[in-house]
Amino acid sequence: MVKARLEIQPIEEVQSLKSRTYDALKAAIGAMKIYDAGAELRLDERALSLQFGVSRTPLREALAQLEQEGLVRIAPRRGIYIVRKTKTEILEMITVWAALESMAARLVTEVASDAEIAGLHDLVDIFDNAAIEKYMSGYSDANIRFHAAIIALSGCKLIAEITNGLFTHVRAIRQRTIFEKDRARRSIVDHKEIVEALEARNGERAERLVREHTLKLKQHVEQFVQLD
Amino acid sequence: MVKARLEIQPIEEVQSLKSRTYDALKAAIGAMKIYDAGAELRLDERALSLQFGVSRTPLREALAQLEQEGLVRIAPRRGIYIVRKTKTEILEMITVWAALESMAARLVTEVASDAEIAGLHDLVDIFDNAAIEKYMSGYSDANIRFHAAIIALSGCKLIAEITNGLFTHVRAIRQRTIFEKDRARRSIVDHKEIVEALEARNGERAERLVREHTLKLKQHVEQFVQLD
DNA sequence: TTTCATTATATGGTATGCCAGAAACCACCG
DNA sequence: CGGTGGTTTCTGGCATACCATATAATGAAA
Repeated sequence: MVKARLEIQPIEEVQSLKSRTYDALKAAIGAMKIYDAGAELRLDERALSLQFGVSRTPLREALAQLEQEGLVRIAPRRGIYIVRKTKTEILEMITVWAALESMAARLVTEVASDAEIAGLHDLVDIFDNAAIEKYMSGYSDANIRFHAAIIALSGCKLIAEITNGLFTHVRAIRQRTIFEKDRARRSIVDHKEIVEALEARNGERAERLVREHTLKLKQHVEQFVQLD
Repeated sequence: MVKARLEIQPIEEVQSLKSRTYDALKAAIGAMKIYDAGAELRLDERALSLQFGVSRTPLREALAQLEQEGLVRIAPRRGIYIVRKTKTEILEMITVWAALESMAARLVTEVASDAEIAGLHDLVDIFDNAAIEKYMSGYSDANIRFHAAIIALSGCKLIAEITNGLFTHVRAIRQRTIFEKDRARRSIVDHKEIVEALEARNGERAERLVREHTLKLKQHVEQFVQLD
């Protein structure tokens, strides 16, 4: 006999105003086209306080957190500004990403189950052959999910945390670079090789492939993307 | 004729109470033996406010920053606690460190000058031969400076920033592990090999050596250090 | 004596007011 | 007309009071 039991558990878990304000601000900034010329990069504490309907205290805490994350810069008595990453900083983020994801790939070969690794196929096989152009609009997402999956399978929470922090910054750039047929197609080839190495439990090779794959992005940005 | 001119320029550049409080708190926590049994891990906002002589507002901002860094945990209406890292978390930190520093080593072979690389010798040669036991008390520092130097020479600010954040956590553990003759001695051998690879501009090898060197620490901690 | 409901206290969350400094504005002087 | 010094305004830093809730303390009932 099945024992009757209470189902409810999740609890409402209301977040603090601070964290909700933080999320709202982060989303708002993420939605802005901050790299367009003439974009308004200035934020105003009191105005935001009114717009969000919260007092300045939780707002300031949220802003302080965003500042530490590098999304905004608070200049005492001068204003709060959205940070535009320089090309150098973008390149550094990609470099760090390469280092962490390649390490994650190594870990995957050590700790992930065969089933988990097999699951990566789903993120790659969709874009077989000529299907790339057709689904190109969705490739950016699939691309991101593939990399996120590797990091998740590594089981290393810290790598996930750090790359997640970087992701907010990199996304805008990534979307700018992925829509070039050759990069997408070659990217898929790389992904397939990576999956093969993971399945073969070849840590060294998987690590190297992932690193080189991401360093290609770095090189591409270095050569072709104009930011400053 | 020499033109007479005003010499003063540095300006005082007083830091905000927030950042000074942050530094003071971080130093205070770092000085605590948080891994001793029975250590007081609880912090009190109002008490600290009195001790530091600042109001709760800048103190809270400093605490929020420390929380994001993972040094403390703020439980709403329950208290603020210094975080004791679990063994798993420590291992993850070392893993991330390995990934980042090995990437830094690769970068060093690409961007550092010969003179800069040669400067690493000073941090290694001091502990030649049997001098290890004699200066062992200072080896921990030299060890740390060696790794920091590689990261600095890589020129990647982001790697420096992230590892610096990890360092606070790892230091306590590192001090516990380094005082074992064999580890120190073998560590120095590794360091010399690393310097050689850097001088030879062998990026692949330098990267691999640094990674393996740090993963040795990981393995050591995994096997011999008891935390939980 | 134990248990449970009630009350008191402690603690972090939030709102708000004041302050110092920087920028913008303006009038005055050369 | 240009520049210089003063004044106003705006902005973030800081202090403080109040609030909601978790925990501890208390006491009454069983």
